[in-house]
Amino acid sequence: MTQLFRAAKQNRIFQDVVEQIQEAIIDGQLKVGDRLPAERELKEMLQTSRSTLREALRVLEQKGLIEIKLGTGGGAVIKTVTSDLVAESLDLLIRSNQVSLEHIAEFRERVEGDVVLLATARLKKSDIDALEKLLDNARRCLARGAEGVPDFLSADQRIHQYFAKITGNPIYISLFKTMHNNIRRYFDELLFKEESQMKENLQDLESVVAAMTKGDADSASTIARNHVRRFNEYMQIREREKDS
Amino acid sequence: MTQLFRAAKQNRIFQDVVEQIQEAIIDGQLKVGDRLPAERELKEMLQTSRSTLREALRVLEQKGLIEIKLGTGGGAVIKTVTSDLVAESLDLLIRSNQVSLEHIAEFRERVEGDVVLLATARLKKSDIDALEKLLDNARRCLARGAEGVPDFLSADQRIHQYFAKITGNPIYISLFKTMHNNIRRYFDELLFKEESQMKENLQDLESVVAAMTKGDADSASTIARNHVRRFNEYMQIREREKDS
DNA sequence: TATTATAAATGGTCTGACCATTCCGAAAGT
DNA sequence: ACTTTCGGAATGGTCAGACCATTTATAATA
Repeated sequence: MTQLFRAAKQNRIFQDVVEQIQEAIIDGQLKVGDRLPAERELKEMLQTSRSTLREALRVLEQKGLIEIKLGTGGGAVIKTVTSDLVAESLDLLIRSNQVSLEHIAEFRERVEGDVVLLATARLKKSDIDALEKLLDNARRCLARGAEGVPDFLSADQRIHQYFAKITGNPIYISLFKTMHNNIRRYFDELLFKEESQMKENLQDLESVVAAMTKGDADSASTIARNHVRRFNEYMQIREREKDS
Repeated sequence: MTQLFRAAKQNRIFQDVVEQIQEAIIDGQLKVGDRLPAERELKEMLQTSRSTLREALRVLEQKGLIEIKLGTGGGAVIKTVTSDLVAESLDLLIRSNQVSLEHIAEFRERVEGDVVLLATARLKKSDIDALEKLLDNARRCLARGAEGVPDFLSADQRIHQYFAKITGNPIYISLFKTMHNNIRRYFDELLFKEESQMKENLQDLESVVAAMTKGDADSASTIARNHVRRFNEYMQIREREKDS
């Protein structure tokens, strides 16, 4: 830790601090789980003030590079870089550009098919078990009737996101996270409460998982796409109803 | 996960400030180009200290929501949300080895096929003209031999991004933008310089555009996918060569 | 009229203090 | 011994006030 940091200088000092620490992380000098020195110590190393250092820490935290804990033995710990920030920034893009439901729908329909296709090829025994568990959970929510609706939707969402997880591709994982979060937002207004719709939804998912288990990627993909399309059409109908 | 619970860490005042301002932006109370009050004024409105407020501003700045200028008449100005942050976070993922070449490749291959399929269905006369112009440009770069390589790659990139533009779907548009920027940066060293490769590349694009013009969406999509796949395989070979 | 100096507004940095949370060990009780 | 309780120390979070650096507008000056 002695030679890690040099004195900070730049127009904006905190930016220089951010870059130094970020480089140290990317270069591997700081590894996941490592703890940065305490603020009062680190500010000495960087020959800067605590406020400036803290502004740098806020940026690094927002970038998802560190996590900060309180109390004795707390401090800034190097975090595993996840796709969360990609998801969050995509989310911001979607929300501020006012991407329409149709845009999300047409994108999701295609990408969902792609993901199921890939997932089927990479399905492991443990994945099948996990999916069955998730389906069971969804069934139980459904059995609870109207009261179980919010939980059913969460269960549904988890299943879709598990498809992405099976692919092992972080791009799909973060996309799904974002997409479903945004869909959920629409849901809050357009929420369907009809048990028949939910039942149909569950049956689709069961069919997809069944086809995946059989290794029938094409069927799984087609069912998934149709499932999403039907879902989207329903949402759009509800949206038009609401507008009128 | 993200949608179910939010960290109950409302202890942190600056986080609350971030949320307030972010909400105001997303809700449209603050529009692009609007200027936030000066720090010394804003801190009074929020009944907080300047340091806390500034930590919040650092976060908002990092999120790409505001831009800060110095001097009289300076301050925090609401920014148009762009895909820059998505690109930056993707870049972080890539550089920390969370996203591999294969991940990008397999995603791009599929999404490129989807986009060409959609674009063919929505192709207008003006788009055909624009594509022909872009192809002409690419041809001219190719004719210049080795010296024209960087320009050819830019032309290639523009053609791909034009496909996304034709779909009219901002999700595809921003996705292509960040994807191709990242690919470009990621493989700057590996990019092929052989004229034969470039010629093959151009021929692929010409075939895609030809099929699109004929309205043959399936052919266009298939050619596009194969084109991307071949490109990716070539890149992966080059990467292995470089490693050894 | 054009140039230059001055002042004011605003973000950037620094200092030093105090609060809030957490953890660990010492003291107290059993 | 063992457990419980409590206080102190480490650490992040917040605050107030000062001064510096940059930029722009305006007034003074050639």
